[in-house]
Amino acid sequence: MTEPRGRHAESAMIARKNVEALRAQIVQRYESLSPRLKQVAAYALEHPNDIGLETLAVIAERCKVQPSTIVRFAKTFGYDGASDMQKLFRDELLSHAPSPSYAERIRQFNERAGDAGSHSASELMHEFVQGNIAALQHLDQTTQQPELERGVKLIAEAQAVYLVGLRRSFPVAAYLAYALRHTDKRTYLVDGLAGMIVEQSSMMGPGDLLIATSFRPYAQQTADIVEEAAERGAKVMAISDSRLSPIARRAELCFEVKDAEFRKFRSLTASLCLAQTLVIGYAQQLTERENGKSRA
Amino acid sequence: MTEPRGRHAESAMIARKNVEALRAQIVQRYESLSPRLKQVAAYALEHPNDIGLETLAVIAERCKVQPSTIVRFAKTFGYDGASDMQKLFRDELLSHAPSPSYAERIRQFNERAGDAGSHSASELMHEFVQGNIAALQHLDQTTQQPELERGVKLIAEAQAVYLVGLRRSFPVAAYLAYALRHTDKRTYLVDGLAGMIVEQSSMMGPGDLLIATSFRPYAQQTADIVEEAAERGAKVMAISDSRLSPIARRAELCFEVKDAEFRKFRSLTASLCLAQTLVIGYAQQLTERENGKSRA
DNA sequence: AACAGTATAGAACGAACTTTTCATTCTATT
DNA sequence: AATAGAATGAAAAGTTCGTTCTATACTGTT
Repeated sequence: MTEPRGRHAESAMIARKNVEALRAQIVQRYESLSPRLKQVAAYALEHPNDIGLETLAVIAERCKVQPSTIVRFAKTFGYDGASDMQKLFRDELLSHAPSPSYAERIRQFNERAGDAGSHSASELMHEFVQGNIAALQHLDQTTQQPELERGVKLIAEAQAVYLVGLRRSFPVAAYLAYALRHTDKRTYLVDGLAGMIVEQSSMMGPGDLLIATSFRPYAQQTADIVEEAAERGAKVMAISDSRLSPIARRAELCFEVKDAEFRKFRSLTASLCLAQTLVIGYAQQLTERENGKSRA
Repeated sequence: MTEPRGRHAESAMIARKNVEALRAQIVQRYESLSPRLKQVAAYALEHPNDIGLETLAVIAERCKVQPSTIVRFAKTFGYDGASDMQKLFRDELLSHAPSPSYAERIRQFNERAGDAGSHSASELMHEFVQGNIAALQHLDQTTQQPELERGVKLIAEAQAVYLVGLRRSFPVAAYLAYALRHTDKRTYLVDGLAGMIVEQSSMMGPGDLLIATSFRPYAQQTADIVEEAAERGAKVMAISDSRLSPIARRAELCFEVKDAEFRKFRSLTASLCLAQTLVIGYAQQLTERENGKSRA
C-alpha cells in the first residue's frame, strides 16, 4: 500500500481538525499541486458549502474533473477519502449553525445585539456595512429615472469626457476614468499632476462633458474647473452632496448623493454605485446600438 | 395505491415551500400524529440541521424509530420521500449559511445581470444596489474579527504604509492613501507615475507595510511589487478576491473580498468598506491611546 | 371476543454513491 | 528520441443509502 502522506504529514494532521486549517494548507500547498488538484483546491476555497453538502459527482461536475480526482485531492491532504473530508466541511457548516432551534436562534441574536457599545473591529465593520446599505437604498429611492437617463445621454453625446475629483472624491473620478476607458469614449482624468490642473482643464471645449465630483468641504479647485468648463462651452455633470454646492450651480445635471459617514470619514459606496450605473448604462446603450446596426 | 395526502393536501403544498411553513404544519398537526410520527416531529423541530445533514439511518437512530418511519413522516407532510424533505432543510441551512450563501446571491446577481437584455437606467441602478448590498453583507459575514484586528495592528506597527493598486484596484489604493493621510501615519501611494513604479517600491524596508489590492485578472506589476516588498523585509497585507491570487501568497494577511460584478465592471463597494473599516479601526485605536495617555 | 383498519418493525431491494483499479496521456530527464 | 514516473480519465467494484414490501402488533368498534 502506498503512503499518501509525505513531508506534509504533520501539517495534514492539523488540517484534519478544522476547515480553517485546511484552507491554510490548501493555500500553502497550492502551487505544488497538479493542475486538476488545483481546480479542486480553488473550488474548495470558493464553495466550501458545496464540498460539504453535494455528492462527489456534483462537485466533480462543477470542478470539471472526475469524481476520483476529488478522492485523490482528499487523500493528498491526509484524509482517508473524500467522505472523510466532507465531514469536516459539514461540521463547519453546523458549527456556524444558523438555526439550531428557535430558542437558540433568538438567544444568539440577543447576545449579539446586547454586547454592542464597545467598538471591536468587527463591530465597526458591521456598522459600516449597515450604514452603507442604508446609503445605497437611499440612493436607489431618491434617484430619478429621468435624471439617470439624462446622465447617460450626456455621456453618450460627449465628444470627450473629462473627470475631476480631488481629495476624498478622487477615487470616484478614478473609477469613472477606469470604467469609461473600457468603452470607446475618449476619457481624461484631470488629476492635477505636476500642478497642471489648469492646463489639463483648458483642453475642454464645446461638445465635451466634465463630470465633477465634490463633497463638503468643497475643494476650491474643483469649483474653478467647473467654472472653466462652463465658460469654454463644455457641459457639466455634478456628483455632490448638495444641489447648492459650488459645483452643482453651474452644472447641467446634478446627482445628489448622501454617502454614509463615520467620524469624518466619508464612505464612497453610494457615489461609486451611481458612477457604475452611469457607465454601464452608457455601455449598454452602445451595445444595443451596435446590435441594432448589425441587424439593420 | 393509497393517497397519503388527505384534507391537509393544500397546506402540505404550502409547507413544501419553506421550512418555516413546515414547522407551522408540524405544530398544527402534531396531536393527530401517531406516536412514532410524533417522535419524528419533535426531533424535526428541535434538530432541523440534523434532518438536513444526516442520513436517514442516523436520524432514525436518534429518534429511536426505524428509517422507514422517517419516510412515512415525510410522505404524511406531502413530500415524495424523505430525501425530498431533506432538500428543504438543506436549502434552509444554506440560505441562513454564514458565508457562501451570500456568495451565491452575488453569483446569482451576476448571472441575472449577465443574461439580461435591455434595462432602463433605474432598473440597472436597482440591480446594482441589490448586488452591492449582497456583497456588503457577504463581507460582514465572512470577515473574521481576528483578521481585522491583525490588519489594524499591522497598520499601527508600520513605520510607513505603502499602497499599491493598479487599474481597477486603483481607487481602493487611492482611498486608503487619502484616508490614512488623515492620521499621523506616513503613507505613500505607489502609483507608477512616470514609470517610476520600481523606484517607488524600492523605498520599502523592514518595518514598513505594503497594502496591495488586486483582483482578477491580476496585474503582474502588483505581484512584482509584493514580491519586492517581501524580499526587502516589509510586511504585506493583501486585499484580493482569492487567497490563491499572486499577491495573497506572499502576504502576511489576506482579506478575501467578493465584490459585485456586472459585465466585467467590478464594483468596489465591499473593498472600500473593508478599507474604511481598517483605517477607522486604526484611527480609533490612536484616539483611545491618546486618551489613555492624557488621563495617566 | 372477533374483526377491520391502522401503525410499526425489520428485511429486502434497487439506486446512487464512493472508492479503487487500470489503461492512457502527459512531462521531464537522459 | 527514448523512457521512467506522475497525472489523468474511464470504468468496474464495493459500499451505503433511501425506499418499498410484508409480516406482525396495536387500537377501537361491533
